[in-house]
Amino acid sequence: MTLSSEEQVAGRRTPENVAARLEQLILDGVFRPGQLLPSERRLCERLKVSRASLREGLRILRSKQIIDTRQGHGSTVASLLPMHQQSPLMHLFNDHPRTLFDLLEVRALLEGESAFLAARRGTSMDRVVITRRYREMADYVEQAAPIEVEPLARLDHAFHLAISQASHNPVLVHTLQSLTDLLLSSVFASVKHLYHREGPREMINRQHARLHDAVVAGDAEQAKQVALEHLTSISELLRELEAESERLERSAMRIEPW
Amino acid sequence: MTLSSEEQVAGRRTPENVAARLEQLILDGVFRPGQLLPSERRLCERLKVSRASLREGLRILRSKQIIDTRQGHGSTVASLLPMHQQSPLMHLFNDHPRTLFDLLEVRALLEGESAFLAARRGTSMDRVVITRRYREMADYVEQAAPIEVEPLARLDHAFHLAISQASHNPVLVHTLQSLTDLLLSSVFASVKHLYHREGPREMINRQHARLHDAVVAGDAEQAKQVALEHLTSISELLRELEAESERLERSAMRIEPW
DNA sequence: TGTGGTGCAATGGTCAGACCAGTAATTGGT
DNA sequence: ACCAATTACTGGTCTGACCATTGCACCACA
Repeated sequence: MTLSSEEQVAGRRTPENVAARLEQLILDGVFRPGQLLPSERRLCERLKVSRASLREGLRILRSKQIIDTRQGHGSTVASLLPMHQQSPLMHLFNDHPRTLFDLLEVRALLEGESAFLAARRGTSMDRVVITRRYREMADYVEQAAPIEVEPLARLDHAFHLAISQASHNPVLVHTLQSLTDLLLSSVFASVKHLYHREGPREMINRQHARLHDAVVAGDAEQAKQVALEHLTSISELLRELEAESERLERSAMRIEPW
Repeated sequence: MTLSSEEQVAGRRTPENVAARLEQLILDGVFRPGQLLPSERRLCERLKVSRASLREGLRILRSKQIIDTRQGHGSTVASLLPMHQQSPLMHLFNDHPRTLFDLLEVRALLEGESAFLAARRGTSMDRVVITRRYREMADYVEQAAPIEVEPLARLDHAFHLAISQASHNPVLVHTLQSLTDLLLSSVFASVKHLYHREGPREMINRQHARLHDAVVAGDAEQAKQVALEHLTSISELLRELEAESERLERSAMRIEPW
């Protein structure tokens, strides 16, 4: 049998390859720990292999304790891998809110390197995905309808994730992922406010556009620079927001824990 | 479905059971190490299972290194049963050697920033601690007595930890810490070899000295630069070590014990 | 209104038979 | 005696079907 060019890219149709591809997807953060991955029949279509081969592939991952399978339910990614998943850092945040800006500092560093490597190492396929993610986000913002924050945040996240994946460094992807999760879980409310305002939103949009262009153009230095600026301005915007809410709080005499 | 009494004795028709039964047969000496066991089709009849289930069972034994399979030839019982049980994390690194260098790449980035911030933000107290850690390590290396690896590794780690703590960014400290733990747990053996050799050890010592001087002098750019060089050369040394051990493995060839 | 059963659809688990792809011994010709 | 083609194995993959368990939506009953 002859393989189509697309299938050649996808890899050979052997259980080892199936396991490798799935493991890579998990490593890349496409399938996350605890998540229920698609049914065997769906994975067959997606990976272009028979169910028998797919099942042998899953068997490999199962024996490596990477997934857990229950009949009638499905296969879930084991929560063993996630070196950072349940981060002890959460406690830090509860005790010292200032840590937020420390986090943004580290994240800027990683996003910068991520953009740099993406511009340098990204394949044409990577660039297509990045552009697609960018367009999805840009299209959503440009539509006249009232902007919903949650979907936009998801698109935003998908865009940055695509860039980090193009760096082809799974450790970087995971570290970044865990920091982003940490950020969102701690200050999602603030991010919400950021998206709601005209000024910040447009600034973010412009930075996203420049970031996309630099990465796709392969300009590594420029990409890193834009990514750093992006995170820096987000940090500044959050600082302003914080100062403002403090003023409001003081004047309104409100005590609201968040 | 109702199983006949014979099948109840033989066990249920699941791949896990197939693997267990075959393993027992090997343990009982029915199939001996090095021996070619019956073809899959014959085993199907004998174990009363379909070929798909049998193959999944064989897949289990293969992942446990109990058998070895070659297309067009058959499956042979492996020479010795693997009594050593390694951590699932090691598994990941064994199958994806590149991940190690991805990790080092990220760690270099963080160590660089850590040194940079330490030089810029470090208090006089921080510098005192850093210098003390450095001296403890340097003194240990300079003493004539034969160098023990474990204590040295601990002193080394303490030195880097002191620097990261001087950055006054807890997120950076924690992220770096977890990455270092991951590194040591996966390639401690390699690191051991690094310390054991005269050349690499002296290079590392010189870099540590320069790193210490730059941080204490408050030269942020220089500190970052030295930290990056430090991690880069560690990465290169590990690469060389890897290549070398591969050469040794190849030249040693097989000495078959039967 | 709530609650417990019941049916249905989706999931993983197993099966049978066919064909593809490598291996190695056999065979036949030179 | 040698070498190439044949051939009868081996494991590897695919297809489509059916079984067993799960979870959820639905509905009758209290």
